[in-house]
Amino acid sequence: MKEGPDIAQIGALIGDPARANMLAALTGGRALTATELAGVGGITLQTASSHLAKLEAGGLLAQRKQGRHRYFTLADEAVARLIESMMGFAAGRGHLRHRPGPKEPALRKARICYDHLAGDYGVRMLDSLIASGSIAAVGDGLALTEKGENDLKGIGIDVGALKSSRRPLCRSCLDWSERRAHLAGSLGKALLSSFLDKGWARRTAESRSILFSPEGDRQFLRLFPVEG
Amino acid sequence: MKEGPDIAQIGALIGDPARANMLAALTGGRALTATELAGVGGITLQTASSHLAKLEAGGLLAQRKQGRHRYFTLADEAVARLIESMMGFAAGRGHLRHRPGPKEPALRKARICYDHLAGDYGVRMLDSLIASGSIAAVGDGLALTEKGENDLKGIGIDVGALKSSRRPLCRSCLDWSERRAHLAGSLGKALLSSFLDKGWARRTAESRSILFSPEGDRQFLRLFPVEG
DNA sequence: TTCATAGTTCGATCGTAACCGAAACATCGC
DNA sequence: GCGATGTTTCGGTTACGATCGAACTATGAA
Repeated sequence: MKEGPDIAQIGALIGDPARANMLAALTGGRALTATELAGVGGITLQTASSHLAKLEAGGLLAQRKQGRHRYFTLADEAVARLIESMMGFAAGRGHLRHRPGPKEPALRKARICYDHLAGDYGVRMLDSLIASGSIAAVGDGLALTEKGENDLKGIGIDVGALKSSRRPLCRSCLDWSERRAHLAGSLGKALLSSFLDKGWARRTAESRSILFSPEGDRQFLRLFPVEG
Repeated sequence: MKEGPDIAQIGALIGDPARANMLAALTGGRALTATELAGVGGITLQTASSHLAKLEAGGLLAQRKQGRHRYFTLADEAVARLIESMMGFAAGRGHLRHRPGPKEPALRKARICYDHLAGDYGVRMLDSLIASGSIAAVGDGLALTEKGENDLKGIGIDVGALKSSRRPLCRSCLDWSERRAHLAGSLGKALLSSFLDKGWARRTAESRSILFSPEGDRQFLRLFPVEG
């Protein structure tokens, strides 16, 4: 009766609370050191080291040594998608550690999800792009329209270059705090990058939240209006 | 630092080999008894009972008691999607228990995936529907075209009724054996049901494989041609 | 009623994995 | 070279959970 892929192995890898916390933290897209990850896992450095070795052996993490630090990241986007999808699932069942109250308002307003914008602002951006006809929602998926391609060129996104990569251009990502879709894929990444480059927003040191400057906030809301 | 949904809990639930085997077996869509599940898990009934209780408490399983049997199924489609997505992920990393050789040829040709057709035939059906313009592939997602709606009515699928349900009509499902997409969603389910109703194919007793009759095979291949 | 089958609960055993202290190893700045 | 910081390895403890035998409950059949 044993057939098919071995999901128990990766389930067990994710199943330890300390490891799950580390993976969730790395969903922030930023590379973190072993010491930092020990912090988020609530364990000592030695224990963290052993966990990280297991995660790496299981193919979930990649590490890059740089000087006397060791930076860990998720192995690739597939891992990020897996983690996010499990978060979505868990959130749907009410397996929450904190009730989704108004805590951490900055995190709910705008945060990074691997490499693109999530939270309130992420949802707003996608809604606005769909309303303006820049992105078409068909079934589960998303597609950039010609209008969208032109509009995005206007704000400095080189869509041609993104198209040539083999990573999907548009992807919808369901996030746990909003329970609504926001824009992932290379286009989602490019948009967030452009906001950061323009100085409209910046990442915070120790959290997944994205802080918009007053000016950036104004520009963002102007660029992605929503009716109502 | 503790924020967001608790993925460790469900990871741990899936992380035990016996439980993972049970869940994988239930991906077949058929309700199984505790004794049958003990069999696929390779454990005694007592142990299985304890595992099943945990899975139910975790919201992954639902049970229906019927006479002196207790039938277990996956709690809902979301669970099925989660398991399949983990299988897809694991398969992509080569975490296979069996090398994907030509073993179990019937399983690779046609099998059930929760409630729709997967395997070689599942992939062929979706390819053919796309090639004939019945279904449009846009980005990640799938959408039924007007032509497709008419064509399907011709073979006895009541698309109108499906549309009114809140379950998505078309969904693409990536399966581990082919590594290619096949058709899920209520339409995928309806198509498989119609094949079974027409007597073109039948489910086997103890496996996920679907057996086509010689006549059913002929009809299926005629209905869903592929060039090449 | 009695027997057989299906399943759960209890209790005890056992193995494994998480954990941390201490020490070793590596890299940087001086 | 030296000490300081970051990380891994080793050894030993501990705790949890998977496992199964045995007893118990529930349903159906004779």
